[in-house]
Amino acid sequence: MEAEKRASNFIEEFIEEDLASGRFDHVKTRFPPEPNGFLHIGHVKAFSIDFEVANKYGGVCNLRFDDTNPTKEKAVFVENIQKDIQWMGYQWDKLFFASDFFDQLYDIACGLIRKGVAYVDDQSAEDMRKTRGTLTTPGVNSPYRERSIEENLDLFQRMKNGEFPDGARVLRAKIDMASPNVLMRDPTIYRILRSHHHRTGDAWCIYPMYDFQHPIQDAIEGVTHSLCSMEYEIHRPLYDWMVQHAGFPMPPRQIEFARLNLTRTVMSKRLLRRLVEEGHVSGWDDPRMPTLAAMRRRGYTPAAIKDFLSRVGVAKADSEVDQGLLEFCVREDLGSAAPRAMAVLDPLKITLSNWPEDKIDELPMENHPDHPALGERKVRFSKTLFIEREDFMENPPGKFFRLKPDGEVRLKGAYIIKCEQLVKDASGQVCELICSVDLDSRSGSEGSSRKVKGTLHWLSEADACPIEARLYEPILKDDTGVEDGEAEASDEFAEEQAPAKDFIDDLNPDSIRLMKRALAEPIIRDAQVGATFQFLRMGYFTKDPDSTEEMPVYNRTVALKDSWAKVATKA
RNA sequence: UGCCGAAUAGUGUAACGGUAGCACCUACGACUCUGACUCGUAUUGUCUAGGUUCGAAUCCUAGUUCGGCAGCCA
Repeated sequence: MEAEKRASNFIEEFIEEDLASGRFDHVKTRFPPEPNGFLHIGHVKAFSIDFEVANKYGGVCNLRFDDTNPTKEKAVFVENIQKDIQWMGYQWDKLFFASDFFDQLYDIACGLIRKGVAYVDDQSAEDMRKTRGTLTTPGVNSPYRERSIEENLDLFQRMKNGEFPDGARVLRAKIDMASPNVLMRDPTIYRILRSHHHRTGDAWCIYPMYDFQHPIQDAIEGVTHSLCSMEYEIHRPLYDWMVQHAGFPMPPRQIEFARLNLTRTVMSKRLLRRLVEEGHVSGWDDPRMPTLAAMRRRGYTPAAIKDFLSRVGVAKADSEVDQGLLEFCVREDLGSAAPRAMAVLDPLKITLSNWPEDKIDELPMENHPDHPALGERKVRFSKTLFIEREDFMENPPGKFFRLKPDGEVRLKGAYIIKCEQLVKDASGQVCELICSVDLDSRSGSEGSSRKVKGTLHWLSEADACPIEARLYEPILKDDTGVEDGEAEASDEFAEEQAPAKDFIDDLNPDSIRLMKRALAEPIIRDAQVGATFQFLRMGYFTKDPDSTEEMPVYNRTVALKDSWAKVATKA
């Protein structure tokens, strides 16, 4: 339908223009990660756009690994990136590796030399930097710029043959050393680099640079729309130059959009790698990380992530999206799907004074309030129970609907109890409550119509299974913003360019909280790894791979919205 | 002080010369055997200054602020 086809952002508008003008008669995109780390939610935005746009216009999207820098790349990253994309529900058309095209790229580079638009430069990296000029002053031509085509061809071949040491020479595009766009000042397109490549091994000692490989590769694949983030906008003239001088008749169109930033987290591979390597997190899939692997482990769903991305939209302006929006989307998706069950994270013992010692009641409990089809399960009720420690206060502020001395609450799906007596330990802390039960108040019974304000989740001793629960907070402290600017920069280079402050200082010391004495229903204990429940009143939890037979481990995916917490904090 | 971009409620994003809307957040209220969910109500916005026009977030001019660019990284 017409409405279905209408552009929903500026990228799609451009594409529709191109389709209408006849510049292209189809759409082909590509997602081109470098396999040097795990994908994070920012990458998901990128490849979602690539895939969604292609799908919308009946085209396809390739997955291409831009593996042109063997010093940083690993096969393990290649595997995980594919897994992540598929987990999100996308399927690429062709799978390519830039390294599969090294021969072809080499030939095209030779073609550039023959055309007189590329040359071998013998200057050192330092001299090249000096002669490049600055942002406000033009550069000067290399003394090697006017070498003959024959000499360039010979030298380039000898570079390839390994006759020169690393760094001795580079191949450069001959463009304009005085260009106001520094990237156009004879950019390097091949360097000598002896490093074992995860796919080509030691077959090559020269590797193409991004500004050469990327546009050429797009053109080879027949990409029509090369979508990328804003920092490449300034590369576009170079992109177009390469495609044109390499002689491709149907140049792809590069379109840039703003990358995703989230509050209270970091979103660059460089910083994420530091977190992993310095041991601030347990790995790339530590549930506090913004990586897809971590989100999957934590219990985020592809549907929630897609919903989030669609709410964020696509634009060119820099922005930082509140992590709360992502959490909202996760709650919304899980809310209708996740079965409910009870777990007590920080147990407080309750003894019922008027409940017979050995009596056990089996109570029916709904698995989901909105979906009766999900059925019921039996929960046991006995003389000894546990409630959440924070659900009792000895001296509560006003509007506290939970248990307090002489107060009454309903235990969800069971009885109304009244707090009669406190038991304190040697340090004066309340360690047990003696309560009476209103025997007529059992849920569903005739006497159950009596209303009390609070309803608590609970567990009987008969049902309580030990589990470990892990609660998470954002990885950065509140009110700090980490400058993420030199996003993909290498460590060495970034240190020179931006020593600045160390983001490690902004790490949130409370980003993880382990509840090692938590208790849960048997259904929680017995679930499969990856299963998700709503622990009543406590949030959504997903079973972690760290779980053992003896000790199930649950990650809190996201807490429930808690309007009481806000009141309590303010008071 | 060069070049390339971007500025719309607290946040994100629409409006393509014709009533500035949507979502999240926030506040209040209703409902509630999850202080959840759901429902209702409300607050808050076009970077600045000029100009064109019957009419400007949109077009023009001049500013301001923010981001990116000087790897043999991608």
